[in-house]
Amino acid sequence: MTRASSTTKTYNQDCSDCPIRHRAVCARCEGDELEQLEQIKYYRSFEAGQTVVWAGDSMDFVASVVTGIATLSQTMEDGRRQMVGLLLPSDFIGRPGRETSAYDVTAATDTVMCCFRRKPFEDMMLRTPHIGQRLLEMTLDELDAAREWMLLLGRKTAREKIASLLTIIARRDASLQLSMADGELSFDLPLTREAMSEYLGLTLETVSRQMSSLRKEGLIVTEGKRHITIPDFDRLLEETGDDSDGGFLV
Amino acid sequence: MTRASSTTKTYNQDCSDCPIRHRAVCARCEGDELEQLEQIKYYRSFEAGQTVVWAGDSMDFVASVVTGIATLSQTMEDGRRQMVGLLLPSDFIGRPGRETSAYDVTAATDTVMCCFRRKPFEDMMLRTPHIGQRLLEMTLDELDAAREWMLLLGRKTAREKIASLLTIIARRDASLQLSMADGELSFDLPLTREAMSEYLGLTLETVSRQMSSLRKEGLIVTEGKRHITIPDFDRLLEETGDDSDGGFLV
DNA sequence: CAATTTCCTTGATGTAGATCAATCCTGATG
DNA sequence: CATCAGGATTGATCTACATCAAGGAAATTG
Repeated sequence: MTRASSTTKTYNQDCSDCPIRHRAVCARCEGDELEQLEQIKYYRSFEAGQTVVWAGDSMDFVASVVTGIATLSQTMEDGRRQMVGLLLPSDFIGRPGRETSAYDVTAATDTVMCCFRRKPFEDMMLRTPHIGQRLLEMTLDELDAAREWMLLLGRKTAREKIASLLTIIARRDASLQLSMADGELSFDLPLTREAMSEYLGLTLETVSRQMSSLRKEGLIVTEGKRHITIPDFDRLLEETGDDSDGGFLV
Repeated sequence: MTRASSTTKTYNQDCSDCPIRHRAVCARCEGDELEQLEQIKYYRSFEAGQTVVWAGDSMDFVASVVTGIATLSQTMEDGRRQMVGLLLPSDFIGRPGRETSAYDVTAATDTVMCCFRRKPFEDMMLRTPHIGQRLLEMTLDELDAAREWMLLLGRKTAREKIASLLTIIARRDASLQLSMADGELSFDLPLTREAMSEYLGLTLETVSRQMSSLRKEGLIVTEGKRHITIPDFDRLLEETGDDSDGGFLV
């Protein structure tokens, strides 16, 4: 369906069929500007588990996730790891004006990224205010997400953390694909138990136990290790500890 | 020395002596633009502990902290609270394009804010690209800070959390005031134990115990409840769990 | 200058989640 | 089809931090 699982690098493909257009930087670009973006753009593919860049490595591009899921993580000297970013299709990677990555960037699933060479991209930003505006919007959204995440890390119980993560993934996936019928909803979990534990600030054992517990109570149904069905989304929402206003897709 | 502890509201003061200029939105404004900012600007003062806005309340301004410290917090239904933002002088409050506050905004100390009426400010952003650019820079910095904070919340021990908070405050204060001589360094802690606990995702009892423990080990010296002296900054840094590269002010 | 209030400290005890250690799937490989 | 490897699960035990509870110090008030 898409070129998600291909591993060929492809340069300068036409942007018009590029799935990132609905949200990412080039969404409002036209004519000349699209032309310019084409010049500095190329695609890269990564397999699940592959590292894109390590924290501290130089990074001469910014990028947008096309398909798949990438993560940002920080590592402490003794190996403790915390995920600090979860990037779904259309999310932006990299910081204009920064030459090295501050985080480990990893492909959680097979992933395709649309990269823009950094220097010319920065130049273009100066000439094209709406790219900066778009970036500001996206950054503010990420900041809000980070703050939600901080509440989760600082104050939620293990069970609430798991329930929250499942609803977050379900919601974000929902806008893209996902099968759903009358409140029942299912999707493929794109993270290993270990990645989940890094997201949530838990150990993978605790993640596993809480998943089992939710399964036993019928809040989720699993098929294989990764496919999840949520029979009653609202019931799971009640386990997140969040305000239960807002309907399905807030 | 400044108007920090005054409680009078003052409108349309001259921006030229405004302490926010070194970092905040108007840093690069000139002539006309400064003129326009003057038109939509006013000062507000808050006493320590006072709430600026509650989460969900409408907020018709954006602002910059002039003096004092403000915090952003989230509250769960059952009262669990997590601080998600710590705003020092020159930091920006509010989100262009958002009509209600997503967080509780509280003055941690006596605080003066320089407010801009939101609508005209947004209009001005569209006309004046460098304001947006400035805002993007600041938002990216905040996002980095949030991610550092996530590592703290998700993976650090109580002791590491306390040490980290002390170094964060010391560092940020350092650029503004603070007395320091050969690696010794002292400052007034602008947060109650409770506020510290909300920052760190701990209880205030744990904060108190860890402070006592650092005191007993000579890593910090206290005078009264709030004044802290750090006799050897590097030794405290070692307790944070962070990479110990970078010198004093990285 | 008592009395209150606010903030902080310290102790005793409980518990959620970490740690250590087997075992179990499921799909890949020779 | 036996072996293996990389997840995932589950159990037994430990411990860091939370919770509950009782003071204590310093500022604030009548």
